Amino acid sequence: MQRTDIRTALQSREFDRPINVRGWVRSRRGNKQVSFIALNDGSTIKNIQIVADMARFSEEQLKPVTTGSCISATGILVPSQGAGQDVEIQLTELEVYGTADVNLYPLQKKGLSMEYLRTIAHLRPRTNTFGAVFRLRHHMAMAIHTYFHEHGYYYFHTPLITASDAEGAGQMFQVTTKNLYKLRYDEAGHIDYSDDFFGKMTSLTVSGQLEGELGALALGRIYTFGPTFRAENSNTPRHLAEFWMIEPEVAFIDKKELMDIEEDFIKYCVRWALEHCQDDLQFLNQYVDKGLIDRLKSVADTDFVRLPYTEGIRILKEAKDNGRKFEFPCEWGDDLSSEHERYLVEEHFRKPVIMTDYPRDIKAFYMKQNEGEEKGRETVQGTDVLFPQIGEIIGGSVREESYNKLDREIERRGMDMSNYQWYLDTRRFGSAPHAGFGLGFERLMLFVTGMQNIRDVIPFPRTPKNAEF
RNA sequence: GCUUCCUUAGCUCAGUCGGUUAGAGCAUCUGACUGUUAAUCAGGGGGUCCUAGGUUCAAGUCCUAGAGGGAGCGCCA
Repeated sequence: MQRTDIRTALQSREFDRPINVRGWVRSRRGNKQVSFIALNDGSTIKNIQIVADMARFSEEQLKPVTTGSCISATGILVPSQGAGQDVEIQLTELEVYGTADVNLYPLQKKGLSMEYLRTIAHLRPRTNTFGAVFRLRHHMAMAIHTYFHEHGYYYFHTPLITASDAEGAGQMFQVTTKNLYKLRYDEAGHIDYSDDFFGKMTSLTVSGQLEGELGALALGRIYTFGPTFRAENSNTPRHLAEFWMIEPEVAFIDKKELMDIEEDFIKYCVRWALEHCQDDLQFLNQYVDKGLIDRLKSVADTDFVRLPYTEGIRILKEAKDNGRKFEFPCEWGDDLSSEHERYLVEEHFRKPVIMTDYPRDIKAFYMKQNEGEEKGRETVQGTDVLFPQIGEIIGGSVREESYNKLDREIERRGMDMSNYQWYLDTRRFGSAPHAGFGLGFERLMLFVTGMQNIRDVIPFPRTPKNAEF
């Protein structure tokens, strides 16, 4: 008999007909007369109740049906006699696909910590929480592709292996086929890569942005959506060594249009979750984060604050003058630390903030320079989106399109751009105003799920000292 | 990388000032129960107190080192 998804079965009202469902047993309880099996197949967070009349099934037959086992259950769909569910299946035929030894199966019906579940990441997708998180993860990916597709963007694939380093966006993982115990060195003591696979030093990408700009300056609007790698020794609930990033890049837009896109895009994703993932969000709202759904609704409906850096510094100083204590100083020119960002987002404005026009020296070389500023107070057109709890969810900027300004900035910073002639060529041939941003997919997931640790919104997290599974 | 906290039964955790045989809930096993909803009720079994040293008449408890994990900070998305 053909399998019906539990999600479909639960919505069906075609009573008194045979139906077959297959899935993993969450629990079995009952007495000598009747046994209740809660079955889940991942199609929805909800379980379907299978009722076994013990007049038809022996205790022996039901013995392998334990928490974690996998079964195929055929029976008659009927309205439920009990409270708690509308429909249930009266079991007529049972097949056990795989047993799960109750003394060894690590998942229990209650009380498992996120830290413990991380140590069994191969089994945690079978829990309610991670089922909900990973279904939401799929929906967020679909929302992202749909948003860009509907707005005329092309999905542009940038390389994962690269010889450039996107201007120090982070420490990089090297890629080599060389035997690391038998490296050749040149006269200066540097590793000789000439006989390595690519004939030069290569690494895993820390950003697809520079290549993304090449796409935007040909196709008009592009976005990337792929894995990104940072070899930083970051031990926080907001960092991964391998994470997914979305990087749209758009020709012919200015700073205001860029901010409009950033805000519109995030709201679209949040609304998508509210529309498509109600059951999972309700579960997370109940067991993980009581304020989740309210917060999602409020972000979907509120205008983000747009705050120039200089104004942000003024607000922070004012707070300090009024007695608010900060651990770190915040003079004009300093990079804001998390406590400053959190003050602005969580205490002062109490809503997402797009911070703009940062001091030139704390931002990347490619950001567009503002005109006519006092010496020592030069700013660039960055547009970072700061969220409560999560911090920087988007890092964006208008890109400097003037060849001369970009060239001078590279020289001023003493950067070696021999690997980036191709990038400068975009400014030499048919340069155009353009802008873009990078959104950390897992940080969006943190916000949308209410989970506390980024390691719990990706199936198999990679962090310092952990590449298990 | 820095700071700090944690590690006791399969899981979640308690364990007082260093003092008798290390406890609870859940899970598991046995029994009871005619429809349960994290079922309930009664009973049984279950321990390398993270590891290695040290202090002490006596260490789960104090000290040192190590391992693993969490949080805060830095770096960033």
